[in-house]
This record gives sequence, structure tokens and C-alpha cells, in this order.
Amino acid sequence: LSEDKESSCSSEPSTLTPRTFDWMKVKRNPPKTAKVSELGLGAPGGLRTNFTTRQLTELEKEFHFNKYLSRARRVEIAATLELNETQVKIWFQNRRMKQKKREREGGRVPTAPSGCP
Amino acid sequence: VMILRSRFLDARRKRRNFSKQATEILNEYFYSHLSNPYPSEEAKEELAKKCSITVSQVSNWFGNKRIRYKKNIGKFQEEANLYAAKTAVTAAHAVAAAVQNNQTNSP
DNA sequence: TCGGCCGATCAATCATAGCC
DNA sequence: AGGCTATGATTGATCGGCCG
Repeated sequence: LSEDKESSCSSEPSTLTPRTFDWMKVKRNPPKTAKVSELGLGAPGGLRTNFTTRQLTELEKEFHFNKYLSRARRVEIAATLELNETQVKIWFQNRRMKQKKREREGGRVPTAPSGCP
Repeated sequence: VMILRSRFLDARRKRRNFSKQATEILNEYFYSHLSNPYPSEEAKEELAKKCSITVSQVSNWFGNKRIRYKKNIGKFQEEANLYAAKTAVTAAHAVAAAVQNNQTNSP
């Protein structure tokens, strides 16, 4: 089985010094939600948007109707909820993964028989 | 805007810390693979079984661990050395056992 | 080449558990 | 009891790979 050979540390083969590996340097680009000097609108650039209860409720309702969205439906929903098509698209993607995760975790195995207070 | 945060005061509520031994197993894996602490799906399943938790919980644990570790490496220095020493000892035992085995099997 | 999806992960945050 | 840190879970969004 393949193994790690990652490096990019300073040098030192110092036995007791964890070093700095590449995964520790990974940085994700900030969210490009809408813009960064775009047309007017005060859409936060680089921030994790907080969906409102209304938006989540509508998205959830739509999800139970269709697990997948058509382009047309997506545009419609995005407009109604005041979100970009991308946000709606991503929401559905994450929602599908969440659904699958639940089903997979349905019959669990975690041995956790504890008393009930 | 604030009171509506109760969106779903959900399952996240009743959180239970993992057992001391489970944490021990997870940390052992994490620090013995510090160069690449990304267990494969199979490894996660094995860890989940050993720790008596779900694969998702194993994923969450590694996710949180990686982020928090790199966020403040210094804060984990002590813990890192602790587990490094521990795995070193087990490795030494393994070697000793192998040598022992070698001598009794190759006359 | 382009866009959607998947699977994994990141990163920020929530809410609670636990120590002092 | 009150405050602060440790920690498990959630989730909007990113990254790389695959596919039509």
C-alpha cells in the first residue's frame, strides 16, 4: 500500500519535532459568493452566507419534491429566495450528500448502550 | 435576527465526548501519520470499529483535529511528542519481537 | 471545452461537556 | 455558580476528478 513521502519541511531530521507538512499549509480560497467589486449589491464577498429560515424551509421543501434541479427550476428558486444559482446548486449538492450519509448511517454499529438519566 | 437562530436546536445538542481509549486510538493514528493524516475509507472503518463510533464520527474527528492542529501547532506539541514516544516504544517492541523470532527460526 | 455531480475536505460556528 | 477552554457536529463553500 502506498505511503507518505510528503515533505517540504525546513530540513532537520530531528526525531522529536513533528515538522510542518504540506497539509498543514493548505489554504482554501475565500468564498466568491457573488463578487468582489461587483455590480452594486451589498453581497458580502468572502463570507459564509447565512441562509435564513425561510430560505432553508423552501429549499428543503423543493428537495423533497425533486432531489435534482433542472436549470429552469434552479433559476426560479434562486430568484425567489434571493440567492445565486450557484448557491442553490451547491445547497442541493450538499443536501444530497447529507441524505446519503443519513441512509448509510441508518443502520448503525456504534456500540453505545448507555443508561438514560 | 438572533432569536431565529433556534433554526433547529438539534441533535448537536446532546454531544457525548468519546471514551478515553477511543481518543487514544484516534490520536495514535493521527500522530503516527502526521505527514498525511488522511485515513482511507477502509482505515476509517477500522478505526470506527476499534473506537465503537461511526465512520462519520471518525471523519469529523480527523477533520476537526487537522484544522485545529494546524491552527495552532504549538498547542499540540506536547501531545505530539507524547504519542510520538508511544509509537516509538511499540515499534521497538515489534522489532525486538521480530529479532527474537528470527533467531529462533533461523539456526 | 464547459458545466454538473460526487466525495472529501475546509473553515467557521454552534452548543455542550468539562475543568478550575 | 460562573467563566473559559476542549470538543463533537453542522454546513456553506472549495478542490480535484469524472463524465456527458
